[in-house]
Amino acid sequence: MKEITTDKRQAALEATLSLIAEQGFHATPMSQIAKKANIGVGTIYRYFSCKEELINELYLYVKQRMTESMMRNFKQDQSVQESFREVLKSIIRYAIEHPDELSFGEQYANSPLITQATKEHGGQIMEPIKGLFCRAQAENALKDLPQEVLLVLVSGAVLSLAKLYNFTGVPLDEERLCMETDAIWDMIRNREFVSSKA
Amino acid sequence: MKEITTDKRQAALEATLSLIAEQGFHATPMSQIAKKANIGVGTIYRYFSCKEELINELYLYVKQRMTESMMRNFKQDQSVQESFREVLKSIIRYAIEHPDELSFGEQYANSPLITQATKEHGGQIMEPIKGLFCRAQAENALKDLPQEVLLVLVSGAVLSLAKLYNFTGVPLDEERLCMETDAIWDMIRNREFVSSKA
Amino acid sequence: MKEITTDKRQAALEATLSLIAEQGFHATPMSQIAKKANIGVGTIYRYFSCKEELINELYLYVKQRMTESMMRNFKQDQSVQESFREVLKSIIRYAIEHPDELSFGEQYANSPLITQATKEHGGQIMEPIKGLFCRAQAENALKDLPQEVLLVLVSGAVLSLAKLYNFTGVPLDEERLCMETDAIWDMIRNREFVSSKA
Amino acid sequence: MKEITTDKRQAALEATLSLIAEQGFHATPMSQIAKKANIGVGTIYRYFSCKEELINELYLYVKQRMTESMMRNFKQDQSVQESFREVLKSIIRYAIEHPDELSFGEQYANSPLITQATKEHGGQIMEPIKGLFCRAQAENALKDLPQEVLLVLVSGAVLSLAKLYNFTGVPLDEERLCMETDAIWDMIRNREFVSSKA
DNA sequence: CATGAATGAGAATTCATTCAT
DNA sequence: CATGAATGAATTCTCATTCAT
Repeated sequence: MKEITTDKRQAALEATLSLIAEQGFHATPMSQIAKKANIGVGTIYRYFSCKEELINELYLYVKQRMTESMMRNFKQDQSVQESFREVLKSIIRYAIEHPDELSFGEQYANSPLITQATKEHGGQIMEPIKGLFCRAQAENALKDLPQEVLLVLVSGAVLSLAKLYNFTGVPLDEERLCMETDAIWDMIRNREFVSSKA
Repeated sequence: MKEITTDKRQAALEATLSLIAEQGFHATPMSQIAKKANIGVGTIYRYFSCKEELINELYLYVKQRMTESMMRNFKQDQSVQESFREVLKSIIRYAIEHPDELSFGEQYANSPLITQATKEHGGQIMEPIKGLFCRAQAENALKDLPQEVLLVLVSGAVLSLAKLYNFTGVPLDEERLCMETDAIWDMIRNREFVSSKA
Repeated sequence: MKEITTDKRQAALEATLSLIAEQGFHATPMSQIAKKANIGVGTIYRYFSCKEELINELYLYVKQRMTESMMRNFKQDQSVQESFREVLKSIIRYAIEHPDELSFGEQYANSPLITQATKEHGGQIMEPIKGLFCRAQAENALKDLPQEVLLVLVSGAVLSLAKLYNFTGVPLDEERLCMETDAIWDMIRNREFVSSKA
Repeated sequence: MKEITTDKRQAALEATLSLIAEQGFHATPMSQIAKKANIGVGTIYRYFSCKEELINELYLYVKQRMTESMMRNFKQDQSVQESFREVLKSIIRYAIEHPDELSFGEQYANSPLITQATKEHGGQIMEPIKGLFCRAQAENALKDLPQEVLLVLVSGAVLSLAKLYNFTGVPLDEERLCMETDAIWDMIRNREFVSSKA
């Protein structure tokens, strides 16, 4: 009758996310997760075979939510540079609105706890950007470096920046944000290429 | 004979570094560290009061080594851009030669295990760059963004790149490395400023 | 339609028997029993108040089936020795045809899990033999030892033999089986008494 | 200095034996074993990798003690029948003096908890009797049945009898014990063979 | 009646830390 | 100083049992 117990699986994931983000995986007992999720310890094991599976599933869950969010703010009718800027902005915004997910991602993207299988299944958060990069390369707008290098440079910079926002608590200033995303754009754009904006 | 104690302390740190880099902190028992360091478990406790202190000390130890390494390849008689490029290159080289330290740094820089006190005491790896940034700002070579933003953008990009090198195992190619560091430079340099090199 | 409930009860008992015989009581979860019996876990609790009651009821169930089987091959018109031999043979045959029951009996006859009450209610498997023993004693055919001692010697020997058959998988050979049962008979028969057969 | 902590391993085995004999393996938590043995829970794990290994080692420990005891009361300068009787008597006496070991043996000799490897390594308790059987067969004193059958008949009967003694608490009566062992001897002896005693 | 999702008490096991040698 | 056997608190995970559907 009531939807209170909507989804125990999701409750477990959310509880794990927030607890792990601030305490770390191993400092977070299953009992604490259960309590925070308002479910029994045993219930967690109905949805995840063990604690490691729980965190791997959480990894996928977070990845998917980030990616979905990025896709939403994606418009096709803009110049490459503008699209790029919008994507970065939405990453920043998302990270600020979901600091736990960023923190979780930073700590566990390179952790031995996340299996190779999970990483591969999850793909890169930056996946949606790839299409944009192809378009940009077709327009000869990018530097002559392998796409994966460009991707890594951009994601490193933008996530780093997002972390800074979260850490310092500086409120978003649209103008400054533009400068920052443009800076990142400068990193990968072909110097000879005259951007439509510049 | 006097150096023996230092040796044991360092042996513990090194053993911890390599084990933690591949297994994670909590999957690495003190007994395993002791075995790898060829010392007794109890001996570790003569140098570190507990496991947490051990990892915090390791954090400082790694930070210091990275910073020292960066300082070594630092020449004052170069243009800002060239100095910058050299610094980035030495970071990359160092990371490739010491993958464990990079992996450790990535995983624990944001971990709740590293106390705030340690982070502050340790300062930023990028500390030596700050002087360079001041010089560059005096020359009006940098974008008009807060220094900490520029720092964060650069460190995010370069560490990300280093990780890529480690992960793919691509051998260093001096020419490509230059393109990459220049790209990072483009991110922070003032567009209007005509670099001495360009 | 009326028999359905009996069916579920029996299905639970049979599933328990086969699972416990090979895994042991505590390595056999109720959920596994339910699955094997093709009923719900909760259903088991409609027939047995708890797991311990289940195994105690199983004990009685098995005992009864063994006893019934022994009674079937019982003819009154034979000499004591021949009757005795027939009884032992039918025990052996039964054990070979129902290895799970033998295995179960062996493991739980002495287990603290089977309550004293159950053991008493169940009586001895050898119960039907008792009448035979009385007849034999009346004929002065048995050794001058307490009946319970004779009973214990016979049951120990015959069950041990049955286990050997089950374990080695040797097929039944009527002639050898006669020699074996006669050996057991020799154990309890009065040496001075001249058997009708010999 | 003090021998109080003589042997923690043995203390664990003895504690396990007495607890398991009366409660069963799964009703006996490691914590209870540790308490009874006056050692820490963790200490048990220094000597046994897991609870299953503990019980398997206990099985071997008990087997060895039983066998050793049987060997002690073994004199070569007796007739086959007398030797046989002495062996059986010493089994009975041992079982009465060590009811826990008998109870343990009965419950776990056929348990899935005892691995095949352990059973094989442990050999049969009756092993020492085998030599005696060979001697007896050479003298044509035994029935024409496979040795393993004779062995199984004897061990089944004698252990069953020992259990009866333990259960009823009847004190040992030398004369009755002789009648009982002779009865068992009658089971395997060649009827045609004129025993040296009879 | 039948079901099986949910529960949490309880068990096995690990591992940081101590301390007698 | 160095050691590692001993310890037990803490954690993960299982599973008998309940109860809403």
